[in-house]
Amino acid sequence: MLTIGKLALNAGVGVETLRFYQREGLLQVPETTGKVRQYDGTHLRRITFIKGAQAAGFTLKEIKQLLTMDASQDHSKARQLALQRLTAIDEQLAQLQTARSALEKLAHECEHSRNQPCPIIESFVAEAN
Amino acid sequence: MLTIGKLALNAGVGVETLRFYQREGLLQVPETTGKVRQYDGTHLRRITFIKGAQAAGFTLKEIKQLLTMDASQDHSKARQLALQRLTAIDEQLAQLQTARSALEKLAHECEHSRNQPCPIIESFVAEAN
DNA sequence: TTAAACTACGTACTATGGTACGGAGTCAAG
DNA sequence: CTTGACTCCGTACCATAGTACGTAGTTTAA
Repeated sequence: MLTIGKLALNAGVGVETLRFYQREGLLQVPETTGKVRQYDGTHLRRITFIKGAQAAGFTLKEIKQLLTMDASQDHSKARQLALQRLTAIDEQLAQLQTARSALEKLAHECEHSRNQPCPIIESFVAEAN
Repeated sequence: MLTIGKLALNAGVGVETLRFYQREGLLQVPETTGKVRQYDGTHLRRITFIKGAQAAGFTLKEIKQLLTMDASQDHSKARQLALQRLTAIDEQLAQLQTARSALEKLAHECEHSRNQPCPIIESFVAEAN
């Protein structure tokens, strides 16, 4: 049994983050007989889940959906969300790779050019047309 | 010569976005004899620059720095920012690729498993430890 | 038992990149 | 010369993911 502070410490997040998750309906608020809430492994696992899903690029909104799917054993919806995320990741990857090679080329050009207009600055104008 | 509405149309952004850029000091506010501001190609080029730099992953704050570098012909600072951005992009790429392959594996597993706990949901808990 | 540390709760604020709105002024066409 | 579209300006609001703060109550260790 843990207090919110210990739970936060164990999960590696801040107390305020947990309160925020509770407000957002992502983390269960335990029933308490006294006044200070007691948390256990299920809460810790849930936070771990949230962090894992976040690392995979899911938003908190999507994570909330995943959590309800978990409860309802809904594999197909979870798979659908995962595939959606995959598509989004692929788009992001492509975009980043384009930006990356453009920037790399520019940094190199900038280094080997002593002519006045900086190619990095110049390029953004050119490439957007 | 363009009014803000025409400028926005030409640049493919909203009027409110341009006002926002003006407030943030990213877009020059032209001197006006009358009351309605007149914009020209320099403004359009600046917006194009902002969009190009954004596409390369720069934040508006960094773009503001790039703009002052442009004015001061400061190649080395621009190159430094570009290299910083490159490093950040590489980190992001690595992270995304990790997430991507994990998700792909999971989506596949989920499809070929009829056992109760959904592997997608399960995994986030497991992998974060 | 009492002070320090922690918890509960509500509200406000942060950053990022805009979007929306209301009122007043201006401009161009009919 | 008036109507409608557009502009100017300030302020407020949106989502996202928290962070901070103040007040009051509780718990724990000396």
